[in-house]
Amino acid sequence: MLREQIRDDIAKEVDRIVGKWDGRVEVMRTSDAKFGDYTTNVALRLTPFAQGKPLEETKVFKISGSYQSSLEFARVLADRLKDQPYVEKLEVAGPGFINFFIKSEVWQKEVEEVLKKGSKFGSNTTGKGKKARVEFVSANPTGPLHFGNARGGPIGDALASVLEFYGYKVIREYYHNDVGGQVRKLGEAIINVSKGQRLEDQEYKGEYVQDLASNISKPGLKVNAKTIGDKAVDILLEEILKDCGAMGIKFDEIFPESKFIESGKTEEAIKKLDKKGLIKDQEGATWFAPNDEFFKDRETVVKKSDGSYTYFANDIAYHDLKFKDGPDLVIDVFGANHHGHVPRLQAVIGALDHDVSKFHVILYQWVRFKRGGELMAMSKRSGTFVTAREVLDEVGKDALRFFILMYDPNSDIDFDLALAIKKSKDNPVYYVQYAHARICSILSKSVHEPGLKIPSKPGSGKANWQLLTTNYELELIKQITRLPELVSDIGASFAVHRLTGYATDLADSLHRFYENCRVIGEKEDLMRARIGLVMATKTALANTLKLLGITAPEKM
RNA sequence: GCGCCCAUAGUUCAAUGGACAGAACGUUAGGUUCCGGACCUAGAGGCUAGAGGUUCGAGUCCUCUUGGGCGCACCA
Repeated sequence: MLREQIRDDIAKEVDRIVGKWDGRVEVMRTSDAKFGDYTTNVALRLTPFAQGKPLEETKVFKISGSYQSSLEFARVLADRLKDQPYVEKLEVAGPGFINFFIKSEVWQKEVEEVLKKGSKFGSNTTGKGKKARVEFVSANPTGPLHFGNARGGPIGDALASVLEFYGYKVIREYYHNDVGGQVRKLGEAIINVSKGQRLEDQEYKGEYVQDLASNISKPGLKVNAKTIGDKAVDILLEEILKDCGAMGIKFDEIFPESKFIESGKTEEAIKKLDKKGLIKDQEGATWFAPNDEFFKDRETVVKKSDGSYTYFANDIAYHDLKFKDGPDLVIDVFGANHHGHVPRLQAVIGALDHDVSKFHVILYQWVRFKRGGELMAMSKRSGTFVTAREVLDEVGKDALRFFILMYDPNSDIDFDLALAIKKSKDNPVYYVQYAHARICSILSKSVHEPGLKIPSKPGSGKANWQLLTTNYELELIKQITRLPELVSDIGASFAVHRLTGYATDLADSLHRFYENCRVIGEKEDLMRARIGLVMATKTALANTLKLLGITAPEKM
């Protein structure tokens, strides 16, 4: 990757000038073409030169004794880098940025690289041989999957895909909370309703309770709340997984909470903690009590005084299992209402001698929904929620996934279904998909050009890429080549929502290219090069959409 | 009371501490007898909720204020 090449070259020169520097050299794309293609702020980083501070306090001065400012240091550094083969010119600008203008021919050659890599373009091998686990959705099975829980679906799924592109072997997993009072309560509600009680008087008031009542609770049959609840929860899990499937999500493994109790894994995990002296008995119950300042007043019950295990206890066993086969990365995607749970999990993972630094939690904020301009919290108990299925039926998988993945998980979503349906045609996903369809149209037409062989396989196309000289073409190449950089960044930051922005940028560049550069009908050399460029764009776009789990249509 | 998250164009969202805060939609004015007009070009639109602070440099970090969401169970 060119960016890494530049980074290495800068780092080498920096080391030569100031001796070993342990800071990270940052090379990034510029915000404006007038700043070139890449920029580095390393000179600013290396000379924390503050006005009013004596020169002697600056790092570079200490080392070399000669540079007085970031600007001056940048000039010296730039002078040593200006002869790199990919450099067209270097500029030192502002307070001390070094701006890299890359030779056109370097960009032009990239097209061939993209075609060669094909469906692998954008991927890297950083995580090669490493294992990652991503748990997401894990919705409470006491009701249908609502749009709030559903948010974790595309986030977790797309993240898993990116990690695969990053080289990891990834397991997508789902935790099924089929245990506890909630299941019995759901069973009670179902039984009550089937006996003719009013829905709105029940603990769970959603209409699905009515449906479940007519499905499983036959009058006259001997029933208890637990068995009915169990049955209901199984049905609901099936429905939830079906909804996930409709969103394009498939799990590799489902872990029912009950299995951890039945198999003795929960007991085992608690014993492990007990051996370390982190368990204590108090008021008839068993508590997780680490000797930690943080946990002083927030010790947690793992075994209730009635002898049953808490959710947390089973989660301890689950996380112990997650770390058992030595994964390199364990990610939980949770709704933000579980944030209080996170420090406890971290404490437990550490206590079980697992490497906490490999454990990451992505919290997404709750989706609130608006009805008639009024905000309501989604709640299964009160029965006020929009199901994932409803939204899916109205806007479809692609728009739904794009919509969710546009957001930083940390931001709240206020969702108005009526507005979303009305505005679904405005969803940027169509802007992106249209670009792909347009490309396919050009490519299928180009097949009919007499005397022009269109390479059917990536890599088999050769052309004189140096004919791609307009700003539209170069701009497009520069967008295409951002994908591997982005995948690399997301592999470390987990910020999957950046992919949607990238997809829009790339589509934008394609549309502008299309308006200004003809492909079919140009002289053969140029046509061939432009077809290659269009194919490379298709590759980048299709790979991006695949990571997002969104279809790349040939026609719209 | 304690803790976590959020506040950015009319709207929906972006912006690893970097340069003049960007897109899309909407809006105003234009565009291709030619590869798909679900497109393109140009314009208007912002004290980044408010006040301090740190920094060469703050939407981003720190403190406080305001307004919202969420969590602090022998629930899951």
